[in-house]
Amino acid sequence: MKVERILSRAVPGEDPRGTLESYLREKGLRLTRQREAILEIFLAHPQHISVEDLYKRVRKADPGIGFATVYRTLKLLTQCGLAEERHFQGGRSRYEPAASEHHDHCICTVCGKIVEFENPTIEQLQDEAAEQLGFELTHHRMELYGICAECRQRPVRRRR
Amino acid sequence: MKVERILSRAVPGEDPRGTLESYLREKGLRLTRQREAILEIFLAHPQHISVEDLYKRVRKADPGIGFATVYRTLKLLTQCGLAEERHFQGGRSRYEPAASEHHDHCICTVCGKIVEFENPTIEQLQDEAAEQLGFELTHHRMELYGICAECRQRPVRRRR
DNA sequence: GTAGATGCAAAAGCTTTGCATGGGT
DNA sequence: ACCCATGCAAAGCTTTTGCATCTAC
Repeated sequence: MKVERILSRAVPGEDPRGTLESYLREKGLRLTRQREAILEIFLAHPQHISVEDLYKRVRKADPGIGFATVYRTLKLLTQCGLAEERHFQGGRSRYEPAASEHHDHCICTVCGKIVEFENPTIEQLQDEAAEQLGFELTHHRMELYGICAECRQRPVRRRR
Repeated sequence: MKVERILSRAVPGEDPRGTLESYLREKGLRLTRQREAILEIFLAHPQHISVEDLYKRVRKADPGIGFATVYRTLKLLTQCGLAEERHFQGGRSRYEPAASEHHDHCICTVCGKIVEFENPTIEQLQDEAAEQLGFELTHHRMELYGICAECRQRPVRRRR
């Protein structure tokens, strides 16, 4: 089982910037200073950034950018396949760069750490389970919640 | 694998109403007309009711009840272990009667049907996966999304 | 030059909270 | 009688939308 993702998300032979540009051109949309900045900062961030967090970082780089633009651009990135929206416990949206491979999440309920993993055996069983229920599986969501090794050793830690 | 839950949620030898009463007494809280009504309607509903839907049903039975009371009572039911909060795709909260056994969900992306199931083999593998990541697993969430048999036969169907 | 994008603020959902009043115990 | 619970409305949060202005093409 592969337990942690490689942090660089670049799909070999395909660059995200190019993907965005093609998508924009195809749809008759425009590549703006703001979209470039948001994409860059979004990709630079390791994982699962919240909209608010991304907004703050983007603001630091370019103080003129508004909240609405960040939201609009994240929707755009989602549409062109560069970003994926997540809804972990708590309700507010987080986005992560679209991975070339599917993965699931393991989340520490103490410090909030999120580790990505994949497990083909489980995937296989999920397919089978869905089939038995009469479903043709399109996608799934699996989140494991627990306490990470660090937090078990050092119990008092603030939530990220 | 058990594929569908029994719709009656009564845990043998334990009645929900009694559980609520005990909890209220213990905490010095009160059993009101509204709480009785909300509990009853909540338990009568098969599964995964949204707050709004519950509110509407409760209103029909007792038009004086306010939205805030429904929210407050659902929190109360969650605290005393009678209800569980879910956040499926889309963001708004749904509640379901606390099951005596853990289960996961399989959701039709066309008609919105939700089927509950459990799969001990997957559970076991989840435990192992978390352990390999250094986590002590406390709980998890697994949702399978796909198209149910009905919807595959009869493609055009509105979302519930 | 034109259609799309932006920033701001207002609006829109969903959920929670404050407060005067009502009601269990 | 004492407090807790309620209903209403207002406030909180996150996300979306309207609109005048700006800008990439």
